[in-house]
Amino acid sequence: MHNIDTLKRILHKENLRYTQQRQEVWDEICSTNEHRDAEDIYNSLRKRQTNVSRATVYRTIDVLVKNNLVRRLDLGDGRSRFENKMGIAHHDHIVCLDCRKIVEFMNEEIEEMQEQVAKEMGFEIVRHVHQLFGHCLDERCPNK
Amino acid sequence: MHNIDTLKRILHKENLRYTQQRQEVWDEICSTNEHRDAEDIYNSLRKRQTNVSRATVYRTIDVLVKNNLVRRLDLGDGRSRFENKMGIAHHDHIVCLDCRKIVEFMNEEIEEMQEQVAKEMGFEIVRHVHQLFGHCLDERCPNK
DNA sequence: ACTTCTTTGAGACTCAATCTCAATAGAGGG
DNA sequence: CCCTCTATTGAGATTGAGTCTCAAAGAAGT
Repeated sequence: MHNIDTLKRILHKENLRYTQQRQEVWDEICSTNEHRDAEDIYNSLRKRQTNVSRATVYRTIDVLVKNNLVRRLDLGDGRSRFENKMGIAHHDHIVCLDCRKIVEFMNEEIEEMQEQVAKEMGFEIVRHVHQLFGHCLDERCPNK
Repeated sequence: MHNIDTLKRILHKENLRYTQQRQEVWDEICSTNEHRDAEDIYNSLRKRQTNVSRATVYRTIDVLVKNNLVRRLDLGDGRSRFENKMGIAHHDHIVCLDCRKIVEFMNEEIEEMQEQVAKEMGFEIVRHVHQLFGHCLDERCPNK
């Protein structure tokens, strides 16, 4: 399975050992496209009888984030969310303040303009955070 | 002084009492345009012999943020920064990863485009976070 | 199988922020 | 000006996400 090789490749590059626990964490993160926090991932692993400690979950996620296999999302509520980034195009997020739904968006013009702005201000951008918070118009959302 | 009336007005609106401590916190926040965290503000107060407890600093800031006198800035490093927002035009931030300098920017086109994007996705935006992280070209910055 | 060095797990620890609750102090009424 | 009624304050306890510690377990090369 290509997920195994991907993981082995980056672990080798980082001079880290390939272990069952690291594979389990990576598999779990690859299993959905939700935006889950470390505790969610830890619980999902336990639910399927896979015992990986919380410390190992955090440590493995750090390696994955550092190597661009996983993206860390900070929505300002005190815990990081994570999403699989393998072969996923860049995007930013819109969050519904009522139902906490997270939707992805991407706009090439905004991306270009922010590059332009940074250049004008004398900066070379490495990464950016662009998040929109508001109310979705979904019928099933509370406050409707 | 108009800062006193501003504070009194919002405290009255919120059915809260006007106290010396709340005034001190608000004065301290108004005294600079830096982006300081709660601990910085707490320490600045102590340095000028004004004893306001940490708890009161946090509680007061919450009221000020809720009433748009102060803006909360979450740069993803685990502590909130605050800036006086009274009569300050909207802007977003660029952060230098080397010297931690924080620079403000504002681009009307980006603002409009994000409104447009949200509309297309079926959202009404309430607030947004737009932060650029990178390297500044300032000579005095480390890594140059 | 042996050795070396990394990784793991359980729980201790950190740090920003929040909560608790007894003591203090606004604010209106008399 | 004092009294009463509440809200506020401060010191320290608590929370919660995330990190650290260190002895035991486990990769990986020989």
